[in-house]
This record gives sequence, structure tokens and C-alpha cells, in this order.
Amino acid sequence: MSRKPCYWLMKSEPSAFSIDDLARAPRHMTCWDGVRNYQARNFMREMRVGDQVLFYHSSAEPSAVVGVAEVVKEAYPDSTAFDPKDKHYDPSSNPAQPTWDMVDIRLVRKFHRPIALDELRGIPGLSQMELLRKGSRLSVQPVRPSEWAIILKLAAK
DNA sequence: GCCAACGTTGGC
DNA sequence: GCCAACGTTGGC
Repeated sequence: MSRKPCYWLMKSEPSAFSIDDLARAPRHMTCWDGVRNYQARNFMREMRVGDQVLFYHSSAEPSAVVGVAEVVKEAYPDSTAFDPKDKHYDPSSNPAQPTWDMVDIRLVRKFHRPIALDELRGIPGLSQMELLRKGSRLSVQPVRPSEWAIILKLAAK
């Protein structure tokens, strides 16, 4: 059963992993490891191959939506949680019963210009957007089709 | 670097 | 089950 692609937004600090890092990666792909938030994990579990993702740079200058990626592999156990040497090691997770999942994404395109947070604020059609909610820290979040359309239109300017 | 907002942990 | 303490996120 296929369904219409859903839209998402994923945050990354460019100092850790930027859209240029994704562009340089083999086959423009990466696994999205290190998510340690249940809500974000649950959204990743809902992702299906072909779903579209806004790539967002957080703690950046400027913080901005910088491009589009797509889901190429659905949720599977995040093995970095099993590795005591990994920054995101979580002893509560183990291979028999993994707590944390990741997905694989592939770069679709980098925008010609970053769509900064500043620009997104104040656009009426985006007033409900999770990213713009005060105090929102969710690193993986759904995006409404209407929001997706507005942002892609901004990217084309 | 500051700090508000948030999620998680753990004592009770 | 409550909630204070703590660690983290992320804009500024």
C-alpha cells in the first residue's frame, strides 16, 4: 500500500552535520542517528520511503530551512545507542529491544538561498507551524502540505 | 554567553 | 503520582 508522501522537517546543527555534509556524502545519503526524544522518534517511525523532508539548520547564522531531502529507508534501530563510546550512547537501549530508531535520508536539493527563521515568522500561512512555536525544540516534526508549498515558493524567489 | 522552554529523572 | 532538580535545545 502506498500513500501520498508526507512532509517533515528535520533539524541539524550545521557545525555537527550540515546540508553541505549531506551533499558530500556518498550517494547524498545519511542515516539520521542520535535522536533521543520519544516524540521525534515516533515521527520517524511514521515516515515512509518517498516522504519529503525540509532540512533545517539550527543554532546557525542564520537559522534557516536550507533544502529538501527525502526518506530512502524507513525506521530501523539506531545502533549508536548501543555504543558506550558514542556521544548518544543510551544504556537503556539494547539490540534485543532497541529504544531508538533512525531513518535514512537523501538530499533532493539545496535551496539557492537559506529561508531564515526571521523570514518565516510573520507569514500568515505559517502561523501554526511547529518550528515557529515559542519554545519548540522538536528536532523531527511534521509539516502541513500548505506550509510545504509556501516554503518551496519562498525558496524559488 | 545567557537563559527560557522543555523533557527526563528520581526522591518522596 | 507529584514535583524539584537537572540537562539539553536553540534563539538571541
